[in-house]
Amino acid sequence: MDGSPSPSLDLKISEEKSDTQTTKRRKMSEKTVVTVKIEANENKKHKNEGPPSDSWSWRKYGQKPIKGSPYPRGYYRCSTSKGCFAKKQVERCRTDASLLIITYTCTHNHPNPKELKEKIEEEKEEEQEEQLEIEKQEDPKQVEEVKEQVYLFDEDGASENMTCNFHYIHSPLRDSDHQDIITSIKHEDEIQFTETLENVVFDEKEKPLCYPHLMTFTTPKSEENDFFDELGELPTSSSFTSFMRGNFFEDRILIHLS
DNA sequence: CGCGTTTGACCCGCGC
DNA sequence: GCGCGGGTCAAACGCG
Repeated sequence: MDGSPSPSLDLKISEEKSDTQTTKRRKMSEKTVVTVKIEANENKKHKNEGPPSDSWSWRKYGQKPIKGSPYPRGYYRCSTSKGCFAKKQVERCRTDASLLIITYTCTHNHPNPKELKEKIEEEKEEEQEEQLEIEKQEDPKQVEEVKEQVYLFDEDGASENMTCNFHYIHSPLRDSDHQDIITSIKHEDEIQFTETLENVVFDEKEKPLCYPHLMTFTTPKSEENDFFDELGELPTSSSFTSFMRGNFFEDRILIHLS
């Protein structure tokens, strides 16, 4: 529809201040708009328009038909935290059904639960290494074995054996934390989904993603795709989800529709 | 039973 | 002031 010949996802993000001078109360709230271009979606049988799922959980509280658009707009509210005012609207572009427009309003007043998990995981890895250092002084031979398993954990988070290895290497003192770690392991589906992202191609001409603050979000690992974990048909990019996580609280994003 | 979705009604900003 | 349209509420319903 937009003339894009490649069957690739075309995610476009740009930034613009919303003119609050001429707007009234209702329009004053900060908005973060993201468009996601989805192609080859017709074969997907389930919820093409389902609630985009990021690391927060959203609860749908309304849906309205939009004048001039054949597609309704869904209204979602953050249900991760009770006092959180974060909202988002999900609608399809009236001219291009493959274009999903997600408008985020307000900010989360609580940390990203998934991010927290990742942080905890990182901290634990660090602690493990520290403990290895300590144990190394006591039993160098055993430590070598354990160290190898730690390496497996880092390299192949999806390995089922890793869970066992993890238990093995995990300090008994932290036994109550096992579940957190284990549940943070990415499922095979997620891994595959991550791989599909290699096909993601950004529009090099418009390079809206070149905004430094958008590009500098740290996305150290392959954890970047959870935003669309449940959507599946809404693949996205690392920079995009990084943005969603990292800069969510500050910036407004205005999208230039192609 | 708890949580999420659906959906009609209601509220309110905005343009005329 | 009135009507339109977008946004929200809340009861009913569904699902795991």
